[in-house]
Amino acid sequence: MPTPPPTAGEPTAERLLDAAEQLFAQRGTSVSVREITAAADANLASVSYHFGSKDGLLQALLRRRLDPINEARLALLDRFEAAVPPGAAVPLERIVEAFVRPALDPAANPGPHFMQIMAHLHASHEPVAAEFFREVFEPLVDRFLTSFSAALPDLPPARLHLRMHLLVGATVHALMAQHSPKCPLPKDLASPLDPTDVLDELVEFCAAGFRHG
Amino acid sequence: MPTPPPTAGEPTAERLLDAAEQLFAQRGTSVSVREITAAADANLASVSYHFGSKDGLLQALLRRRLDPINEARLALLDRFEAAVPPGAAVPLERIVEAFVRPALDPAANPGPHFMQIMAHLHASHEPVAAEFFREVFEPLVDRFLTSFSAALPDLPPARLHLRMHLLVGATVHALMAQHSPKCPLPKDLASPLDPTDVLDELVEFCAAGFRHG
DNA sequence: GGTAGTTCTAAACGAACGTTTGATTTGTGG
DNA sequence: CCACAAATCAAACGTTCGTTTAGAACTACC
Repeated sequence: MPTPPPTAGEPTAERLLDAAEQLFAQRGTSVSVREITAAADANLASVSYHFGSKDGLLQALLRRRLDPINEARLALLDRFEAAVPPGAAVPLERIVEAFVRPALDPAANPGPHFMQIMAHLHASHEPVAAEFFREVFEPLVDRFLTSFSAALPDLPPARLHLRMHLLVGATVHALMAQHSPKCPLPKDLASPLDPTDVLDELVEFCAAGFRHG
Repeated sequence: MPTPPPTAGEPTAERLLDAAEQLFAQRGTSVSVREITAAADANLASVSYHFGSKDGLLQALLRRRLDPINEARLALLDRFEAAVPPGAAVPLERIVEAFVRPALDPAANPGPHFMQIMAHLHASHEPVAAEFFREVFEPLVDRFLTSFSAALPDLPPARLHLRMHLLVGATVHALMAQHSPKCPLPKDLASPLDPTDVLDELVEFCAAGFRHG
């Protein structure tokens, strides 16, 4: 027996999640259920059976990766806030880091696939995305906005809010650009940055952007 | 006669481009040809007739808006470089502005629709997007990379390249967030920024990010 | 006023999609 | 060994999709 399925031993639901994550990242959420089940060595009907629908599979896939990341973001921000004297502001670099590191850190990283799906969904108009994003990210952004606001008390809320959007955009784009052949790169760029340098660049870039003016 | 089509008088090809731009922006490029032709008050076959295919319509739609924007970007960068003494570096704010203003400036702006399509395509995996983006943006990024490189001569190319990606990500996201109900906004944010303030914020944010370290 | 070329129209085509169905297999506790 | 539930399976369903087709309508020009 050569290799029965690509990922044998795991239960079917897990194999479907793994296969869908890889295929959605490579070719978008328009990949057919037939292709997913073929890659997972499962029956066509198994998606409906285990997740109710293709959307159900997508949501389960997202929550599997996103919940731990967002928990880590909040925990890291708590740690940084506990490390400064009461009433003092957390350095902007630390707030940005708390937001960025759990998504980029190779140590606890779900791999390059997941964030490509996030970027794809974020710019997409799938009906499932809007409600899902609100539900998952609303408490997170509220928490980070108050921290940023404490660190930049004189910045009008509308401007702070826009800068938070810029942080999200830069983060999503950085993650995607690292693993996507999309953008026109200089072809002779022989030494791409390792993930640690990318994280440093992103933190410093956005912290400087937040602090300007 | 109440209002024969939504946009009468224009030739069919233009009506198709207009309708497709609006629908693609609102609901993504998966909007059906049937819906586009219905909105343009045209026959189903008119897309194939005038543009060869749905992809042809999309590419024509993109070039109609993108070519003028990219020409304006290069012209603006030329102007800023001509305004400094020979050998001197252009301020980072001006390089960023040359990249950002033609896409955001309400004066010459194609409206909110187009940039949402760009964001959507950028994160999508449609086969048409990759080659199209390379073709359209390669000379542009080469030009801007040399300007940035002249302004930051000590920055390693890999880091400069990443920061350029962060600029693109922040720009795309800022444009999208302004006109999309996607992200979880604070609900009580009664006074959104006008486009001029958004452009200022984006320029200052990214210039500071480029300059850091 | 006919005629050639462009544009429009209604209808149909074949393919691909997500989901459902009903039977069959598998696994487990009595 | 049997019964019962969970899981898998092949097959089909109905819908929607982009594109094609053949002919009608319109335009401009000689």
